[in-house]
Amino acid sequence: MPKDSTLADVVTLDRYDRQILELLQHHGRINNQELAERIGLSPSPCLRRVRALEDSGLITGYRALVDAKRLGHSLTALLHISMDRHTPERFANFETKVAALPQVQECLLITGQEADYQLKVVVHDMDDYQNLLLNQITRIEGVTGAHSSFVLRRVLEHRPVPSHPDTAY
Amino acid sequence: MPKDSTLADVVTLDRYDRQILELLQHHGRINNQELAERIGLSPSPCLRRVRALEDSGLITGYRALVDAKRLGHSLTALLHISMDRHTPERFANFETKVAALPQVQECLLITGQEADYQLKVVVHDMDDYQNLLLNQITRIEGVTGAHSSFVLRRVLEHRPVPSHPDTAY
DNA sequence: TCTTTTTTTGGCATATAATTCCAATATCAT
DNA sequence: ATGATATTGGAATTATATGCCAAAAAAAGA
Repeated sequence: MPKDSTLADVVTLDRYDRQILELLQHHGRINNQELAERIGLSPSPCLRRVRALEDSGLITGYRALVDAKRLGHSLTALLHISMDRHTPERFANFETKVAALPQVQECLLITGQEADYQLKVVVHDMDDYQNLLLNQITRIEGVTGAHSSFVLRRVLEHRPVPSHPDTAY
Repeated sequence: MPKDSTLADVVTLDRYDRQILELLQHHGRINNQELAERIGLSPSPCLRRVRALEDSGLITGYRALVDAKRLGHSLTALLHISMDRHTPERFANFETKVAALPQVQECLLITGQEADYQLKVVVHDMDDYQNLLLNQITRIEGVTGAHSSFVLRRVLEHRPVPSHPDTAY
């Protein structure tokens, strides 16, 4: 009989799995042969492990990263949104409306007296930002407040999730 | 003679390039044959375009996404940090120290009276968070304030950067 | 509009990589 | 130590990537 487990169980990983996760988080399109070589395993078990990590849901997908500025999106902003009432309907409606805006890169439901959501948005310039904010976001039902911060510089981004238990302090 | 251009020029893309960017931002590890088929081009020009997008710096890399919770990082927090003085040395030192913390997923220098930096961190639990905050982050020279928000739910994450000009409002 | 020039494509040949299978090895529990 | 279980490595096969070039398309010029 298998040990107690749920679908969302925290998995146990050995050094190979950790190395695979580490490498794929940096080089998501590395080929299996090179991945195998780098972790010190032959290609077939390496590929099996990658598939297992994908099938287990530990690896949830792969993404290409694109330079937003080169695409003409010079301005990135963090938007803190407050809602009037904290009902499921309000939230569901807000989330649907926000999901329809392509400028929204991220939407997090957060704790805090100052805001219920944090959005990360990319736009071409301040005019576009103003339009987005005034004509789209603040018009969503239930939105009572919005506070903007602008990203001056991306110091760190897309860093790998630590694949081993945090070390002691 | 080539037209005026700088390294960071905003590039012009046709529908194929846009489709490639769109698909690779969703399926970063799709193979070239399927990518070609999906955008309606044969494999060789498709691959040439992908390479061109990579070489031009528009595609800056590829990442595997991993489920932080499954790795035991149950708590994600947004940390707003204020600094005492806004000197390059202060900032450089802070950024170096923060880059050495594996729990830090993102660090943005932002505008706003309330904070200079926003960090996104992942930890196992509240105890770990407390340790990180009190023993690591607030001890960095120049840090005068820290305000925490916790991520209750990730509504939207890792969304593709729009690859065509924003539509009119 | 027609012609010339330039760019891009599609298909083929070749090189490289992924995938499957199984015997051999290593690991684990007793 | 011993048997049971899981994992590996290598070979054969299948699939994919890559480089090349003639043909098609697009752009520029007359």
